[in-house]
Amino acid sequence: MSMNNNEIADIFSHYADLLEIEEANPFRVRAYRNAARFISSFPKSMAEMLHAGEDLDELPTIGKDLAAKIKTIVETGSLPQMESSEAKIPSALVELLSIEGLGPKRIRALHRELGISNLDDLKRALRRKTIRHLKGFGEKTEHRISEGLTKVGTGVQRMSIARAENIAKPLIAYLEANTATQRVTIAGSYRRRRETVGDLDILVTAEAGNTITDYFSAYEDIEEIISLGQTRARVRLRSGLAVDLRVVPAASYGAALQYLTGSRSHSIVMRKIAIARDLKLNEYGVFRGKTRIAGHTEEDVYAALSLPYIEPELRENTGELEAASQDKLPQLVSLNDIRGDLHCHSNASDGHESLEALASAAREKGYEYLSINDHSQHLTIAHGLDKNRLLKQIKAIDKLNEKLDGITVLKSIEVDILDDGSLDLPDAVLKELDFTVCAIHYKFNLPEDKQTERILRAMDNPCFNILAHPHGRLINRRQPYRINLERLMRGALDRGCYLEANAHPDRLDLDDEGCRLARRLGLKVAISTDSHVMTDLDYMRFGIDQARRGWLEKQDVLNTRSLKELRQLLKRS
DNA sequence: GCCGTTTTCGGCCCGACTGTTTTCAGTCG
Repeated sequence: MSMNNNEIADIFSHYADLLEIEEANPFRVRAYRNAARFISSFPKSMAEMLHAGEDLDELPTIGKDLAAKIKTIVETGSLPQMESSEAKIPSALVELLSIEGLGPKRIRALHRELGISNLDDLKRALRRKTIRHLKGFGEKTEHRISEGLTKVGTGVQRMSIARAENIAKPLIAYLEANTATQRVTIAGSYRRRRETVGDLDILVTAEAGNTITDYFSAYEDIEEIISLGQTRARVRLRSGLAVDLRVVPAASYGAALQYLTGSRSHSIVMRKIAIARDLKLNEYGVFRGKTRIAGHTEEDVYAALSLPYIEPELRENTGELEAASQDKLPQLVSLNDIRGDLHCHSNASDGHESLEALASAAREKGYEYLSINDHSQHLTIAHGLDKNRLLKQIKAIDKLNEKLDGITVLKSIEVDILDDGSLDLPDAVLKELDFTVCAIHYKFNLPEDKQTERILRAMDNPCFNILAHPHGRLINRRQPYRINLERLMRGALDRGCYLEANAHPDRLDLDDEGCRLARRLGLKVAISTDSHVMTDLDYMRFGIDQARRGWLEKQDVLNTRSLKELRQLLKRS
């Protein structure tokens, strides 16, 4: 029985739902949820750890009891305690938890009083209007459940951060236009720069007595007002994106921003640290007794807990608080550190710009170099270059470099990795280039070991330099192909190759965790835009976001180097 | 069920909004 971490986490999560409906000790429920969250984000396979005889109860959120339960799950594929719970309460009740406004208490009441066991029972009760007569329920609650029911299963998926930016921009301008508004900041996963966002958390500072939430609720793009109070409002926009607005006085700006930026688990640990110091942390400040001792800025808040400022991209409770307390936080790479772009398409293949136009755009960005990486012949749909056209492009770039000032155009290609791991053009012509970027563009469905070996064989070719978009995923559109990333990274290290962190907001591949693994292994990455039109060059910042989330420092990134150093690093010995 | 910079027992993050109440429970983030 091979169980992966997500499957174990799903079982704990489902069991937590059941326990909640059974009205078990809420802290016990939380223990299962915490463990589920931890397990699903834990990089090592629990099953393999058990196999290797490692102790799981050393891990956070996992004690002796849960360690034993994980063992049972891995060995048998299920959990006997959960099965006996399922025998007591209809498991379809768990589905009702996904209805907005229905929690365990109300579900239990519906089951006990009206015999409702599943979605169909609930629909019938709504038609008969019997729910409104239950104690604690009323007409409005009944209506809310009915509304919630129509939305089940239609939950919008998380939105790419680039799209969320476009939606946020006019909303921020609208909020700033109110004369009572002092300061507007987007917090949440948007500020932590996650690759996708589930909703927008917006913080506004204003004097007491303001009417900002009312003003916000009149924004033209709102589809539905979910809740509306004096200091907080929640709405859904027509795009499906939910927006939470919080209004606090300026004296609480830092504490509110810290709280709203999260992540949830980072914030929870912060509050625990406060408690351990006899302090209280909430969105209004850090308090000793009733006295606020910090809150104006986030720096104040962290300092009040004797911690250095932690960059939002690191706030995932994956070691940043420990690193902060030991003064070992990374100096994160920033957009200013970037000296060139190592993946750009011209109009020779499927790009839209001339060599000259790309070169001058890169120079305007202050870059020292930019490479041209058109597709190779196998990718006919993109008008990929054959040997002769590539040789012609090489000459054209040489000629262009002679007259260019302040920027060097590097000769490169995005060459296809073929079925057998060979490269799509002869070595003789690849050797004429400054370096190569190599990519998988077909046969995505190979098993993990076959795909990994295909790429490792390609790396054996001394002309191979950088592996483009290592997973080939398209966010919300195409699943990553199956590879053993750590094996590929170790293979790249052995051979003097590198991996790309593709900065296109639909790719972000390597993702944050991939970047972090590279850093742990000591492998440098190239942050590249994969530009096809001029404005794509600005995607660099999305790549930087994920690199920062992956704890990368300037020295971990290839294209923070001078051209001279870069050439040295790309040389394969 | 987890966990320990007062603790191996007794805590467990904390506050806003809504609806059904008339002081609060439930839900959510």
